[in-house]
Amino acid sequence: MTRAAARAQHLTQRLPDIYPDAHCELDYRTPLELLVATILSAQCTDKRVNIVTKDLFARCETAKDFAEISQEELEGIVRSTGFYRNKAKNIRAMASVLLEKYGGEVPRTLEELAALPGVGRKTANVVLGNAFGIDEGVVVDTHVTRLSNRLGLTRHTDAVKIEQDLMKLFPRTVWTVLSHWLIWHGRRRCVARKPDCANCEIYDLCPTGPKLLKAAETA
DNA sequence: CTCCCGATAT
DNA sequence: ATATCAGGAG
Repeated sequence: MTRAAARAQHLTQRLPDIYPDAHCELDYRTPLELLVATILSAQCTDKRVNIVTKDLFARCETAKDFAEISQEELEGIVRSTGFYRNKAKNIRAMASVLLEKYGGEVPRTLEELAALPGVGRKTANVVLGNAFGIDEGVVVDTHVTRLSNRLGLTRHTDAVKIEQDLMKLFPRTVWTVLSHWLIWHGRRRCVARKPDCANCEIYDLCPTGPKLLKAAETA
């Protein structure tokens, strides 16, 4: 049993009590809406995405709607999320592929999802885990990357290698909720700039905690 | 590796 | 002013 494996076991036991309501914070009603919302979430807060998708999902409901809306109109709606030209282009292209290859439905495999325009492994795992309830991988975003390193669950910065390490350390049944635990903790306590180690619920499990706490006192 | 890019907290 | 926010493509 490695140190990382021991930490993973303790985290699996304690995090559900700390974050019993951990869940996807993007607003969606269908797999397609979650797919679109997740594309929009790149380098943007969920809060901002939810403001934009409220209007967007009122304007577009089906894959056909997303494929047929003009580039200009879509850019206008999603502008405040940043990267708006790429995001608008990707959403329209992605919707066209859904119509051409999948009858307007969202596919249910990692390979098919990740092959869609603007959809990588991270977005594919979000849709599989949350919209379809399939624990096929672990979502590795900016928060999971930061927390996994601070908690000593991996030494890698590459998302695929981090995901492999997490899949070895945690049972498949918690893969989806694991990302929610880490993301919730990353947003509320273990934030990037100024982590709140003094009030951290899992400080005793964190190999980086003492270092970060000392740095905070010095500053 | 760079580029895409607005909103927000520090 | 600058780092950061549920990344992905070239």
